[in-house]
Amino acid sequence: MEMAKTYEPSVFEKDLYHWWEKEGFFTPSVDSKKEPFTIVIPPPNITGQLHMGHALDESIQDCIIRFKRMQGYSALWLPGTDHASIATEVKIVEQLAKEGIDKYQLGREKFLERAWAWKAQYGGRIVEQLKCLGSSCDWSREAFTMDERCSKAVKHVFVKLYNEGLIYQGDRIINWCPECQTALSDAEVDYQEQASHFWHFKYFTPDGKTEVVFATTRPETMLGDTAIAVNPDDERYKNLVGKTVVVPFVNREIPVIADSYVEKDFGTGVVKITPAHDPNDFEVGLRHNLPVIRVMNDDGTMNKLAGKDYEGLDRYAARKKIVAEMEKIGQLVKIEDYSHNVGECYRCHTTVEPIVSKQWFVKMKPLAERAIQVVKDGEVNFVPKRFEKIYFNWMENIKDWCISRQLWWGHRIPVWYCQDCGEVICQEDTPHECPKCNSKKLKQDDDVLDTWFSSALWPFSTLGYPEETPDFKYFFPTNVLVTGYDIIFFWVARMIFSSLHHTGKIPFKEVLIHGIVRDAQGRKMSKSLGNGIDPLEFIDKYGADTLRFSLLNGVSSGGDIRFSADKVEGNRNFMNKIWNASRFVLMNSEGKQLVDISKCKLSVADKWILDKLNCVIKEVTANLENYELGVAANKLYDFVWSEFCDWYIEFSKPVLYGTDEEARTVTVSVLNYCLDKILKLLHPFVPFITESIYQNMPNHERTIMLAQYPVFDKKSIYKDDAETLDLIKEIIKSVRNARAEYGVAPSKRLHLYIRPAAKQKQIEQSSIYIEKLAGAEEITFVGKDVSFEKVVSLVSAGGEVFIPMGELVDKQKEIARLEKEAADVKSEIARAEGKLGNKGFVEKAPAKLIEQEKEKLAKYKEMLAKLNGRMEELKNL
RNA sequence: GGGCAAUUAACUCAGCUGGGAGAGUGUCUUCUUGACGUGGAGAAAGUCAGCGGUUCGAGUCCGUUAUUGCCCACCA
Repeated sequence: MEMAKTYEPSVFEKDLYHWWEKEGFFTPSVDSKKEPFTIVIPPPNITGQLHMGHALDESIQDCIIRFKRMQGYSALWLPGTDHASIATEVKIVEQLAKEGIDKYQLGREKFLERAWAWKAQYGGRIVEQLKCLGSSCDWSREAFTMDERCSKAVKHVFVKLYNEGLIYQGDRIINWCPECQTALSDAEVDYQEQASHFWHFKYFTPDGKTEVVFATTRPETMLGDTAIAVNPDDERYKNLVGKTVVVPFVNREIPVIADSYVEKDFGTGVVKITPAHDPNDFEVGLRHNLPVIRVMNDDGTMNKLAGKDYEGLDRYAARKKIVAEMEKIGQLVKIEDYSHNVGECYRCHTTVEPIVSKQWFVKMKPLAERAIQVVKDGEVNFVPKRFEKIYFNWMENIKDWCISRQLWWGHRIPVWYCQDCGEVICQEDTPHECPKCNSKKLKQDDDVLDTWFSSALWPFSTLGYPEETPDFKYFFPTNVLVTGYDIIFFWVARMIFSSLHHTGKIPFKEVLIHGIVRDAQGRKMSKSLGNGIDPLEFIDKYGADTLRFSLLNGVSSGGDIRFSADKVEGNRNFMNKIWNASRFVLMNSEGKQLVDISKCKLSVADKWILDKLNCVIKEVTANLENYELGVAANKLYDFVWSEFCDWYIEFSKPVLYGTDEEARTVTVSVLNYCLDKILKLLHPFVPFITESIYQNMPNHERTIMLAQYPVFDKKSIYKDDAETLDLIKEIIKSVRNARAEYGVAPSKRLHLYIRPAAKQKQIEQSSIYIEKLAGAEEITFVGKDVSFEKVVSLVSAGGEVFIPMGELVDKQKEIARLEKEAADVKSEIARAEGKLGNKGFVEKAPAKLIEQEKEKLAKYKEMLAKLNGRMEELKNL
């Protein structure tokens, strides 16, 4: 098949993907003869559209899984999606609002119908988008957090924890989102600095004789105050403790208490205590047995307990009114400007309200212990390691996890209440009657679970847990989890403790953390900034391979990456380079019978490229095994472009365009050999272009996807000849350099006189390379005793080259040039001599290093002697 | 308040366990040789943030300062 002249990815990417999928290449089998390698995808939300963050995450995973597959593992990349309870519900509520429908009017059942319909319509969208990237996921095992299998695991785990006493229900301070009208976990609250005020108020003792001044940032909560607190050691207020003060408007008499929570030096040293609306106050309230008076409704308005002047007012309106009224009655002391952090809902960005509420919690302390231990023991490794600290910090200070949500879309809590006797029934299947009183009047808990509750089970629920399925037994624990640092708490930590507790095993051996994709200026890509790049549009324009390579080339674990147009162009050009180099090889292979290169006489250049190839195989394999994808991509880029294309292909041309048939066959064979390895090395990074070209190769296997990844040959048998060619390269480079410096047209053929520094015989045999690549019409190898007059003389590590240039040579200019070169060499000599003259170095440095340094010194001294000699000759002319 | 990272060429970043400063982009010169002008060849360009220490030797290890970014905590 003829290859097109330019690289046009849109022509083949889609077809190849369909073919791979249809052939079942993505689907591994449970095969006891093979070792498994498993990755579970961080399930994208069904509300999601593919963005650059996904593209990065998926590219990394696909690169790893393709590498492992080619290494012969039974490699499973298990895909799926997340129902994303709150995020999806928010979307559907919005959609309903556009139709003028209220969620509560619609009712739970109808609402869920809408949600499922929504899932059916949009849930598959992101999956299709993943395919555009080339993700080699096993779609036959695709999961969804609310499918039957995952739901079963969720119920099983809930009941298990409940029976173990690790899930409990209680009235606690939780973060409440008045917009979404649900509780949130601590992790779901984002803090933003906001400019606000610090209101100083005063309360009086009932007799009106004594006042106490305090400051607050939330005046409206004073209606729920049940105490005033001071520090026990605060002399200023000692005589106040035990007295009472009156909360205006509600006319409640509340005690002044002493608690060490209060800091003497902050504000006035007096704190109003509102147990129902502040986590710290709640704790103080418990210690002092204070009443808990909740003055707010779920929607953020004030309730009856706030008094009839405030009932029904929005919290901010109430705040305004309180301040005004306090001023009126002379109890407003002053207002300071104050900037502080305010928590907001991570989904709708409404300011959350700490509120006392009855919720379900997971007891974290017992679960956290082992989760910390496995990371400490290195059973689970974070890459890079520094993220372990973040993990420990969180795990060690963890509070109980609020898991109930007042939402409808999600896993409904498997708890039923008997309407007659009040029995609480927690079980996996829906009960038909109360086990205690046989009543049939049972009502299921209205709440659903935190979306992260099901995500926490993902690595094992998707593989069949709690059943001991063949997949679960074979593919679990998984090998590596790839994700961004932004969800370590939400997800990674919870998977670790969940897996340990429920399966008794770690969920994965390694956690590969990456950063986020930023724009060219280093800004986060966001909708509001409008600086996001749509990966799909991008793929249309440049192809998936360019996108993948742009994300992978230069990615370092844990770091953010910048995505700039420049970089992209460069990588697209690289694809084009691969394409055209391949075209060159294939065009020259037409009609040729390839030979086994291990059995024929190879040229110096052949051996050189094979040696370099062998080195790059070793390094890239090691990098990939250590998940250093960015480094590996970079090395391949360099090898393919600089060594294979710029040098080897050029070396091959004199042979290919020559007349020696046998040599041509060998060179074509080496070209094919290298290209085959190059495509395989690159395949995990850029699957489409490599497969597309591979299918045009002579003697190719069915698919490159399942071909063996190149293996390093320890023998390195071509080292010596490779060194010869390095000398030749030096000679060529020095001639090219001189041509540019003297402005000699490339078309001008030169007569070169060469005195190689070493390996003269081998270099003479390979003079054809110098001839072609340095533009020589004739080459004469000379010995030591020859001297020249009107020449430019070049001294390099490869040896000396003399170029007669007739009148072109300006004597003074040439001397000046040689001076400059001599200066460089002299500084090298000075460096080496300094080192070798240093007693400490000679005594303590490794012998090998000293030897190398001596060799360098000798080499430079020789070069300097040549340069000096040449300058003498010129001066005497 | 606590923690983490970054600081290397004009720009974006590599530089693994200490042993002669690298790449890409951009800039400048130059080249229509039969893979590729999305290309080839060549060049200029860096007190490796500052200071101190360890070492025969520090971009690399330690301490410290500065600047920037991020995370956690949330004293009302």
